[in-house]
Amino acid sequence: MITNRSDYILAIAEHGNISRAAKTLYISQSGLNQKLIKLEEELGLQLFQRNKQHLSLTPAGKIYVENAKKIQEIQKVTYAQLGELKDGARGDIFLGTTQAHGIDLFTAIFPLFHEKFPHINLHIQERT
Amino acid sequence: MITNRSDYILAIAEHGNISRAAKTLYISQSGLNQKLIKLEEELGLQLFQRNKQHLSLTPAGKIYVENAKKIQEIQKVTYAQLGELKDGARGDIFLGTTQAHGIDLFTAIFPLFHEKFPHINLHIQERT
DNA sequence: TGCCGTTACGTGAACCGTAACTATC
DNA sequence: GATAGTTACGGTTCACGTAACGGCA
Repeated sequence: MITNRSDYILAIAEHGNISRAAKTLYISQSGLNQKLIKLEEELGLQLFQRNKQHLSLTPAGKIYVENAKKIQEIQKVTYAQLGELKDGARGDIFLGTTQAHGIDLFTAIFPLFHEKFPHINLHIQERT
Repeated sequence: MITNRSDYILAIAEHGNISRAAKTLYISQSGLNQKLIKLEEELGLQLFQRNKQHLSLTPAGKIYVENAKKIQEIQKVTYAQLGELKDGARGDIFLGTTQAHGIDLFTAIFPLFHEKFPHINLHIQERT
């Protein structure tokens, strides 16, 4: 799972609590806090209102979270698409040729093929 | 302008050339190249086909670029929204009060106010 | 030779953890 | 005292630039 900045903020927003969010992300609460502060500084806007009991989203925070969710969704779809593509480039392919020089062709192309699709095993089967 | 990984890849795709893309991004071609290679390693997929003359998108690259554009658009909108919000918290506010102790109220609240909205200048005008 | 991608290498910055401080319950 | 956020400090990792190399017009 690839986590990025948006995920951290979404986790905080979800829990309304840096400490608990940090636990779910398997990072220190200090580190997560630093991330939040740094992002707010970069944006020049507070994303969370620090209350006594918990953190609540500011208007800016709501905008950020709303869009972060959209981005997260797109990323999810993207990785799914790429994952399929990667799995597709994995497996075995059996080739049959009736011509003797088919093997020559194969041996000429194989290095290039293997370079591009290292996870596909090509099997040549000559039939006389 | 905040640039992220997606922007780098989009620039390469646009120019079909790392060197030129690097110039438009004001970074070294070496650094941009390193970014691309690292991303491809993380994904486990090549995004660009290295041809003699130029770089062209692989199927995986096309998927990535397509989604990167969507994300870029969302980010653009997000920053625009946040920018408006930030500008809204900037300017001058003139307050008038007819009661003498209005000033006391003001002086009590002002520090908190200024902490949250440092870019708004509050002007108090007492009328007798 | 010039332009391209790639790699080696070093340095400055960024990340992020532990620990300590403060405030609230 | 328990739990919260914040800050200090430090070590490690990472980013990214310069320089050098190899392939191709």
